[in-house]
Amino acid sequence: MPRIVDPERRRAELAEAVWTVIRRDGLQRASVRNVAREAGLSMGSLRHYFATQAELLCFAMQLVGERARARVRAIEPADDPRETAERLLQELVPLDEERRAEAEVWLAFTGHALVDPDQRAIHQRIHDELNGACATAVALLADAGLVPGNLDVALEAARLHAILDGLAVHAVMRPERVPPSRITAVIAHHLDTLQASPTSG
Amino acid sequence: MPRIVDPERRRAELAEAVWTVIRRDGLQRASVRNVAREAGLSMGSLRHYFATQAELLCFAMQLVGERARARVRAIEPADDPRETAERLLQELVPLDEERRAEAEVWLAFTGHALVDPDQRAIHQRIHDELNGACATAVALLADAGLVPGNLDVALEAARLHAILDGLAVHAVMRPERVPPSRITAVIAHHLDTLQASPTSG
DNA sequence: CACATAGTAGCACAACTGTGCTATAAAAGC
DNA sequence: GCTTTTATAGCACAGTTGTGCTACTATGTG
Repeated sequence: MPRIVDPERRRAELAEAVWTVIRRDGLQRASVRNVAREAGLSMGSLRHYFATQAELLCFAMQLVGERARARVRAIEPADDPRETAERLLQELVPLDEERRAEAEVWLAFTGHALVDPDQRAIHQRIHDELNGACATAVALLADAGLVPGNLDVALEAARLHAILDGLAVHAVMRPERVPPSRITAVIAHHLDTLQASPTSG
Repeated sequence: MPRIVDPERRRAELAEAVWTVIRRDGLQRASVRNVAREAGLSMGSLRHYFATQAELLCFAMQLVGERARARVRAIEPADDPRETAERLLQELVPLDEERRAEAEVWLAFTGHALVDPDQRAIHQRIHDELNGACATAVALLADAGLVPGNLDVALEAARLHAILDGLAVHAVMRPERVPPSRITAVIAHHLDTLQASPTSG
């Protein structure tokens, strides 16, 4: 009995079932059978939407990027560039359950993307987008003159990006030691030091 | 025909076979069979050293920590505390093939440690050691008066730790964009800003 | 109504997995 | 020299996996 639903919406539902399985049992257990069961579907049904497991997993992986991208796009700039930059960065770290889910799934895929060319390509594209967002945040401060003029934007973007991804991993792996308040504190402190930094290079 | 070798050395060899398989084919493919084949051993033989697959993988995981720990212990303090701190931090990022191998394996395990209690425990212990090393590096500068006195050591350690782990992930996933020179540059720059940072707490 | 299509289900098969079990050869201990 | 231990090998079995394939059902189209 076909359910009349937008096929893309259905694919997203399946991808979310992948997320659920990954978060509960790990990427290793994200088999076609387990995902289908999680989604309340048969194997054959699932394969009507995704011809192969690789396709399913890649889609689930890309969904992480799309969700974050949508959040970033929805940001409304504040009067203060510093405030805008902070909001932007906070969308990219696991501060609530939604972002936490993304971070966990992303981390699981990252470990595997090392040896899977398709997943690696997706990973690199999103990595570059993330780096671009960091560069944007730095540029926001720079353009507002809140930061020394001789500052190396690319280098600062690399440092900021490392902080974001490092914080995400730490928040996921050690939630008691790195709670959301700690994440925001580190980011805020880092922006403080950026604004206060003297000439250095 | 038993080979007369130190059993612990043999276990380390098997663990390195695990590393090789993980780096080439991924953690998912680190089956007892594949690891045994990689080590040139039979399944039964391998299981003489590791009763279960879980034991094998946990040992391989802990070996990452031991290798890094040994390198850190072997550091000879320089005259300049800043130099010492920099050397310490550089032992914990993938600057050469050895550290790169550790980083890749560690990343693969990290993704899975989320859902495996035993692996998670190992991960958290090493995470805390790493954080301690970062705190040590910050304290080195602080004790030498190279850094403002009111600096929050724990917060700075968290930030530095995030940078190290973030850089490691980036170096592994995007080696062209984050080569060793970039890693050292970011670390050096970060220490520069630490030393130059004004009061901000 | 007839017919094509999209959605769902299930089977079959070959491949791979972890582990329990037994067997055998070499070394160590005495 | 005899025995115990260590190291190696291999088989068997039940379970899981990805995917090719067929079949059924409801919806849409003419």
